[in-house]
Amino acid sequence: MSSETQAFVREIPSKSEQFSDWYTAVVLKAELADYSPVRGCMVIRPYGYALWEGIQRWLDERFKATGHVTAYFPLFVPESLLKKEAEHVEGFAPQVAWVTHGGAEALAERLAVRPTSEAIIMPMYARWIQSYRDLPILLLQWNNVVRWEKATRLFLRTAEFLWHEGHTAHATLEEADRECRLILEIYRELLEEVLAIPVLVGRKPPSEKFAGADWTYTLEALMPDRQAIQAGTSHFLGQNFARAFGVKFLDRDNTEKYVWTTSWAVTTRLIGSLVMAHGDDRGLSLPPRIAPIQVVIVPILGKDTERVLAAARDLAGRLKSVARVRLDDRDEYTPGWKFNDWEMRGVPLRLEVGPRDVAAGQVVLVRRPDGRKETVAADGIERAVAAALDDVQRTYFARARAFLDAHIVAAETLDQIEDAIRDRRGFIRTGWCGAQACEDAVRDRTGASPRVIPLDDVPVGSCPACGQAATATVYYARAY
RNA sequence: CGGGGCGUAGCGCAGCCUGGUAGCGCGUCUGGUUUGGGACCAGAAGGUCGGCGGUUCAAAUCCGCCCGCCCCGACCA
Repeated sequence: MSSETQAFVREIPSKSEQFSDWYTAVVLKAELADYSPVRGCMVIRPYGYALWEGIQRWLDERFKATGHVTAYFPLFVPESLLKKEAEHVEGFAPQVAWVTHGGAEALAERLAVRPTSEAIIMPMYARWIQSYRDLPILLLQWNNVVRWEKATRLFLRTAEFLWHEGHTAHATLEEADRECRLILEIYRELLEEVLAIPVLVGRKPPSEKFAGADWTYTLEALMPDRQAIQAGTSHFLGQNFARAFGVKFLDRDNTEKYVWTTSWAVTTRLIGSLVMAHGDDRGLSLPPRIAPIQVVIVPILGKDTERVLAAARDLAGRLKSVARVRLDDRDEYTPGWKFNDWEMRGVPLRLEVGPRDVAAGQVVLVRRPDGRKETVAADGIERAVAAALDDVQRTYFARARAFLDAHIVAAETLDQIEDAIRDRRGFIRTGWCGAQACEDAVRDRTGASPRVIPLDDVPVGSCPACGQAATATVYYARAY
């Protein structure tokens, strides 16, 4: 390669040296998203949207299998409704976009563009729920929400984003909490087994819970820059919204009770996490289970073009049953160009088929994570590809798991926490007495926030701020 | 929101300091030769220099205001 060619190839900054620039370049060059004429709002391009569709398909199947149904509620929330739950409105007020006019006429009541939909869904639940026989309600919607963010980054924080929001209503506290945990487990499976991103699973401390919730469950992942990212949340809303919106039912014991509600979500931010978690200096790297294209076939044309193309088409046809496959038979690019292009787009496997291969009845199989090449027989390619896809999926998860494990460190004193955060060690595990003042002491000293208290926590040691016995284990980190 | 940087052809950039007919590489188009890690030759097209205003005979260039994006930090379910 000439130095000029290398300069041309080096359009993606170094992931280890310029992480933020690298991230932006990969999102743009892989054509996942683009900037839009609207400040703070992004365009999700087809390849990026295909990732979202993959997440949607997988989750939709799980949600349906667990008895959930999909609906749709309005984009707008009348101001009076948004204000009904005091803590809720206080939490979202700074980020709400308001509609004040319809055409030229001022509206009698302002309309919030939903930052989340509890306030427009609860009045409907009040209408629909009369009896314990009407429960549970297990609804979700796939939609967009708007939060007027001051600083934005592609996928990670935008003024408008896509998500699903689940909203369930139950007769008992226990059932509602079980729902929260069921969803949490579905999210964990999505993150770890589909996206190959290992997570810490647990509860948020009170300071970090959803505005209006009694408690919030969360999944926290660690990105390569050692910053934590919230990958999904499941909120136990108690009876807060039921009381605010008068959602009551007549129970078996013939007394009127408020319902217990939950809400939960994952967003298109997951796509940003996916990019950061697995990408490298060649660009995007996608785990096979989420990759829109799992196998790309690159025929080496020039000699025996017809025979090579026929062999490539035959391969593509046979692989359709085991993988999402793309035959790149474009004549205008050389094989080398295509190799780089598909690597930049993160396709997990590449099959090269040239005249030599056709003559020998073989193909060259190349893995994206490490560039490893092997020659495999064209007969039985289905099995080889299926096995390689599984292998690549496991490789990505094992790598990410090792990274997470290597970046969880224990600390017992404020000094240790401060040092560990400053050195970007990742998640800092420490004790906590439960006092807000002690949490604030850690925040003020380190700039980190408490991300998660593990499920089934067995607290050990003492609170680094006050020295009293710990009542919880907390993982601190800097966060997105 | 604070600090720093950037905005010139589809993309990446030079030109600005020191005002005087807007350039380079890649890409695109046409024709030909090529094709196992970003091919080559020849020809061609492509620009409100982010926007508005000011200074000047003359502004991409100097001055003011605004908009957008990036990086660092703060803030933030």
